[in-house]
Amino acid sequence: MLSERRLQVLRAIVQDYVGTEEPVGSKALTERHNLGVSPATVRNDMAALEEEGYIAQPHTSAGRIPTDKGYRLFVDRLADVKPMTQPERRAIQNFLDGAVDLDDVVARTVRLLAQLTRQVAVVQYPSLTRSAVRHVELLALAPARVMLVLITDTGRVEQRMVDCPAPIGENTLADLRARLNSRVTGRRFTDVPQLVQDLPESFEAEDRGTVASVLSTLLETLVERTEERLMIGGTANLTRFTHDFPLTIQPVLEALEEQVVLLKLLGEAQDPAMTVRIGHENEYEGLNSTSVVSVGYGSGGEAVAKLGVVGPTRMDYPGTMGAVRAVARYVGQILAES
Amino acid sequence: MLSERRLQVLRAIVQDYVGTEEPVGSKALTERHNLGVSPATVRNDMAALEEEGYIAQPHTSAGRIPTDKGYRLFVDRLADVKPMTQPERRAIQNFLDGAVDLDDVVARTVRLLAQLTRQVAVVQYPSLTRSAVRHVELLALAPARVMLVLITDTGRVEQRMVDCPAPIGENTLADLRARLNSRVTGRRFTDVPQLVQDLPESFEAEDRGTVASVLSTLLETLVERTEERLMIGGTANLTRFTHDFPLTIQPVLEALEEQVVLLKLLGEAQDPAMTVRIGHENEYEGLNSTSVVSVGYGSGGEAVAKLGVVGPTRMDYPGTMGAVRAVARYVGQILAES
DNA sequence: ACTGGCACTCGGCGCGGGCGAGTGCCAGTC
DNA sequence: GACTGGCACTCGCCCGCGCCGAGTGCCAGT
Repeated sequence: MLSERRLQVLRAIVQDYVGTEEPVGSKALTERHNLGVSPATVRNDMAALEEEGYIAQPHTSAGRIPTDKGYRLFVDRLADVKPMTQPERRAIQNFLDGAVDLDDVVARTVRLLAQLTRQVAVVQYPSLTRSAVRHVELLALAPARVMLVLITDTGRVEQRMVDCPAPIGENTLADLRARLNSRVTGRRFTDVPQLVQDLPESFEAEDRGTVASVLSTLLETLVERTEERLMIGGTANLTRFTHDFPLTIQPVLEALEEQVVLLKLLGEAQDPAMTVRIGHENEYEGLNSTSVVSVGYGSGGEAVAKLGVVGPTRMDYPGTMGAVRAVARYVGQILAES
Repeated sequence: MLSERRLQVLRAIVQDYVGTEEPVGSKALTERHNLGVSPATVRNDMAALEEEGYIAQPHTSAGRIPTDKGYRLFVDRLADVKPMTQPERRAIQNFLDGAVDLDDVVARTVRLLAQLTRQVAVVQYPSLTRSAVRHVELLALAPARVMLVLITDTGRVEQRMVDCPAPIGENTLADLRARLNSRVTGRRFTDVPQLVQDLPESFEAEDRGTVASVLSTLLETLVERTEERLMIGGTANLTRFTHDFPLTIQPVLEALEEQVVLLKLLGEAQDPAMTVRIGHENEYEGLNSTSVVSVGYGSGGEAVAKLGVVGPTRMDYPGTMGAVRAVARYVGQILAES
């Protein structure tokens, strides 16, 4: 159990280290924060904190830096999310309001997050699984070729080609379109499969094959690319990892290239409110010296996707968390409006 | 005018420097290439090449490295595009064949290019200006709200919301859809505006406002986001810029973030066959120590967009050019099929 | 429990010398 | 006249040295 003052000391160490990027010593601490005690006392506290694994020395006779465990304690108990100021909020809203379509919303969100946090931003496209169908459109591009367009309530549009086993008449297509829409419009993706299961039976024998092709393509679209896409930005901010350069930056860039890794990363974050993964808490090895702050966002109350930032473990957690949360909130609003 | 042997020397210098990343001296040159002359002679040639500005010494008493001008000569007169091997071609084709839609084609192309060249890949989405309309779809999502979906012959799908001044009936909408398609299907984007100009007049007065809104949104879509999108990948390869690290990598990352810069970069490249911009030939300052190899690609014979790579001026030009050209060719094929 | 004092550690930095790759020049040869 | 071997010279790189100072741990004193 750590005394109140020791927690204060830890907090001061984290704040100073984040600010200066240099190991912080006992003297500097007492000067910059009025802890009311002498450096010698602080030294004792630091020894105890080190003993417990919250801070460490890079070399003997250097100052201390927080460990992952130290940051964890800081985030959990010593810091509050720093809310955005009023002007900042307005700026966020204005910037996002200019978006013309979903791609644009995501692109703007990425830029915004990267700028606000000066870190690498990651934004997942609204997932399909938790979305609902707004409309399904079928277009005959050729006698035996149909384009399937799926529009979701999050504004996402997916299209697929369907090669039909037999030509399909315009009337049949219209019929199928109508019946399909009456069944699935407004429904959750997860519910769709059983809702359309018996649809082929209600058509003439000669059309059943075609109907089945269309349906199977639809179902594929629903599951296949689920949560698959995302957008990243602000990689130039990685160069501010000034310390040991190529060593840290390379694996991070590689991880960012691997969408699979990123999606898993966001996916792991359970807490819909806000998740912070610090250093080695990230399973992917290349990100062991970074922290990931992520949060869910969604058009309604419910989260349909995640967004977040990746930065050095030595980051301004309260500020970053504030920015991430604020952006998520406004993106949710935008999606709800569109 | 440079003698044949001096050109040989320049070629050897470029090849060695690209291989070793270290300034190359006269002795090493004679050992690795059988030029048939002694180091002393080569030294004289090098002095002449330096005089002409094709090579330079980083410091007195170090080897020589090619200048931008030297690379330019190398690319123009001393090297041939290195064709891909048969297995490589097959691999490219197989990899691209798996794509399910346009996004996927572009994404796969980026990955492929980055892997093949071990550099940063940039792929522009097929441009709208040179595309033709395959289909226009109108969906009533609410009484006075229409979704406009535009499908191009390059497989691109754009969608927009249209807020109508007045509710529009299902019949009117179907009518508009039919007339619109009969006029613009198969037509070039550039021709569309005048083709639809008089369309509102043929509708009842009460619907004209709505028709006009739909049309203006359509026209906006055609011009507004023209050539706007692109995808990049392989940024992790930047870490192989081992030399002077943060200095070179930062501006490059920044340039890559700025889509505008990249689009301008690709746009400048005039020659549809293949353009190589070396070092300071790039107008954007941050890319002064990189080279850009770009080429047009398209579904037919005509180029609808560009793709390319960005790498250090010290790159394997023949190999890179071969890879870029081959990928562009296969992407063109894939687009033509879909 | 806190403080001031003190001896100790060790990374960073600047200095200086040796090493070697590479050069330019020159006199000699085919 | 073109090429070659030889030679003196230049510098950047590397290594070891010693100083400096920030920071520490410990201990005796309040």
